[in-house]
Amino acid sequence: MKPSKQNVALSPGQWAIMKVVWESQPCAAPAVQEALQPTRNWAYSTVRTLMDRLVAQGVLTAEKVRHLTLYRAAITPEQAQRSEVLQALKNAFNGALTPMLQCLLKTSDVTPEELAELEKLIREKRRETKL
Amino acid sequence: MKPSKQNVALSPGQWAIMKVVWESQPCAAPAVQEALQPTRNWAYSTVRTLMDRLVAQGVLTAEKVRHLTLYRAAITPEQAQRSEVLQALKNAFNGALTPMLQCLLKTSDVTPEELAELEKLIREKRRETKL
DNA sequence: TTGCAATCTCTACACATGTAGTGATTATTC
DNA sequence: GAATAATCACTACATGTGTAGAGATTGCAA
Repeated sequence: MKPSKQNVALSPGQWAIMKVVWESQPCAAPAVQEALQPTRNWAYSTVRTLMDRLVAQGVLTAEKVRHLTLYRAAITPEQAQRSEVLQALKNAFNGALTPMLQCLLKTSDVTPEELAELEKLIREKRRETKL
Repeated sequence: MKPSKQNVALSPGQWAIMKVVWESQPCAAPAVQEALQPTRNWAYSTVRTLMDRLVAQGVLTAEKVRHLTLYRAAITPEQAQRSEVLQALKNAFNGALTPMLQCLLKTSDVTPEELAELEKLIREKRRETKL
């Protein structure tokens, strides 16, 4: 039994799968395929292969119930997001937070509401840090 | 001649190469290899292969001067960073900025100085947005 | 019980990436 | 000009990822 990893690096295809699983676990491959039909229209065997590979990597777990294989996520969305962010941070910004934030703010359209929310986040963070 | 792409997705190895090139372009493969010696200790042929593949993808350009091949970046660091960030944003957060920021703040240790800087960034952004 | 529908298993192929060896070519120096 | 150093080109192999077909198995329904 592979331990569930902390250092996952999911590919776009894998992200697509995981999002479905997180929303409806435990779930079987055919259901996942169906859910992904609109976006990627993958054959069943494609989905199945991807999922089995995720099991091999310790990102999903598989349990056989009679003929059926039920999959569950072995990591939380938060863990996966964290990995993704850390990876970008390390690869592209040498781990430096501020430049990344700067890039993020410059890059995407931020609504005033979001800006306000961000300020709130920062204030909270500051309060925590002070303790 | 491949056009330089806007939608690059650099792998960690490719990032390593590109960082060196940005710093000392135009440069030849042996120099890049040497510069990377401490971190990755790749053989010359490894570095060379990676660089030629980057040329094939339009991320680097190569120019032959006699026997020597000089490489230059076809994209700026900013473009590459932008791609990386956007990719993470899209993959892991469905494009939603605030959750990503939240994750970023939660995930990494932020110094009070950085917090202050971030607030400044946001204030600036707000000023821009108002115009 | 026979047949269709759902599901599974196995295998395969192309392309990307990490990694490098080997032999050829060019330039330099004695 | 012959030996040496620097550089290159070509080829190769393993692993990961995107993608899927073909055939086997199971379960329900008539």
